[in-house]
Amino acid sequence: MGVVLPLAGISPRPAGDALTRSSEDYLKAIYRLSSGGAPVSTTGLALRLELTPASVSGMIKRLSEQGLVEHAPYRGVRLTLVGRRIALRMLRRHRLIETYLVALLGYTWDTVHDEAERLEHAVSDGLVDRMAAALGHPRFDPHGDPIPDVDGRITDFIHVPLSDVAAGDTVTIRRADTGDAERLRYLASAGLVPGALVKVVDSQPFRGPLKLDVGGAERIIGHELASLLLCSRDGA
Amino acid sequence: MGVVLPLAGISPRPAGDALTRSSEDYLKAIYRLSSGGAPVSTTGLALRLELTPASVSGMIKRLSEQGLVEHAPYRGVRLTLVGRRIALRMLRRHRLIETYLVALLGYTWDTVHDEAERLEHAVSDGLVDRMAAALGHPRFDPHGDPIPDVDGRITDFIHVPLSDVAAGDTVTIRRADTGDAERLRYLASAGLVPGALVKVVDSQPFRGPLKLDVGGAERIIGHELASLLLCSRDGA
DNA sequence: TCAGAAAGTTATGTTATACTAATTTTTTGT
DNA sequence: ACAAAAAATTAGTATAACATAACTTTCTGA
Repeated sequence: MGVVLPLAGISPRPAGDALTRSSEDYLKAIYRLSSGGAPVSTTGLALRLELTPASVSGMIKRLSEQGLVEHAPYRGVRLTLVGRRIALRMLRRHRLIETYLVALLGYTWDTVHDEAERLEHAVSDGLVDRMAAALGHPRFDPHGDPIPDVDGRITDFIHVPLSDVAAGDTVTIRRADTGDAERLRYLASAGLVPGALVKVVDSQPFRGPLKLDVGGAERIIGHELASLLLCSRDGA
Repeated sequence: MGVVLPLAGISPRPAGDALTRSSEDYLKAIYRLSSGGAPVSTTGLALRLELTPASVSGMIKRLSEQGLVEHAPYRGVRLTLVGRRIALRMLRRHRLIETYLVALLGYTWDTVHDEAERLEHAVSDGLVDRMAAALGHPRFDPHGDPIPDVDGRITDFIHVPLSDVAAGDTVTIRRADTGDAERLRYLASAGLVPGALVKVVDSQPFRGPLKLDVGGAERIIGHELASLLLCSRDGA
């Protein structure tokens, strides 16, 4: 047998200070669930990650010991500065990958989420930078979500869920806040994509349906979908 | 708190019949070490994967139970048909990713290996196909290694290590059989890349150095590097 | 041929991450 | 205010994939 040169190692336990895939997913999920720095509940995280609350409790303890989250038992978690930095890096990766796949590899906005979800743990910072450069450093992804820059700065606007817009008002859709392929496909088929101008013709109470005018066409959508569509009032 | 939609799950134990990263790495390594279908030794695998032989023994048992390898204790492993199919899929992914990174994202041949090593476990078959299409279905990667097609067909030529070429002979370099960045960088700096025409001026015995003529320039390289350069005799 | 070396395997332990079941703490509705 | 419900945690179990140490099998060379 000839000389066998070792390849780059496989490591189930990441070496040194590197994070596991799970940790990265937790941090990203905590960031996404924590609007305005409010603590995130164990159950909320468990639902988002499709894990049991018990598993989440266990992981939170580990993340806390690593200094990535602050945990007050029975009161939820919030990210530390280090944890937030990592979460924003993951968010940048995810959104840049989605943008890259749509812009340069022919993906549609409803199919990129799962692919990005796996790739975001595998790409290096260098590759992310090259993708960003190839795209001209975009600031928004195909769903309208803002892409954090290399330093974790994120330009976030205050958007209103379409479900909160009063009947008679006209708004521009800015973001579709889900990665679910079926919902995204349905929204796109109804013309409800970022940039679309929408007039709320009628809005029923108690999480009832909305009647919309989308570029002249009338559409009826449920409250759940409407709550995912984040809009701005300041014209197109 | 609003409605929390679940995201795509994180799974340390891959669901259903999916393989773990480690399994994929083992299968790929077994394929690469098993020239001509010869069984691969535990120690050879352990060296290649930078693991202890004991760990490799354990994993071989698991792969064997999954029907991916055949294992005769103390006599090495070989891939089953299913195992080989997976190994070839990993090889296709790895080499296409390398080609993509070099062709479309500005990477150099010495820097792509590690990136591809991580990405190959994260990309879907669909993404690999899109990358292949974007590249015009290339048949060789930047190191000259053949890229298996979707059905696992691989066009492999019989190449001679430069270290086995007799003094006085002229050959064309076809492949550089390593992923090691420093070696690849050195080889490139000496003009020893796939396609280069090289005359072996002198070759010392006992794994001694070789004196080469590379496009008019004289180069001396050691036996180890020469053994990594696979060549063909049939002109450019 | 047979003893020592080399190769391979088994036994056992560790870590990360998940699970279920049981328990504790907090919230809520009357 | 307090019991029931909800939320969170702890305890105990499992699995994948690694490690070290000890043991077994195979190879090799005088």
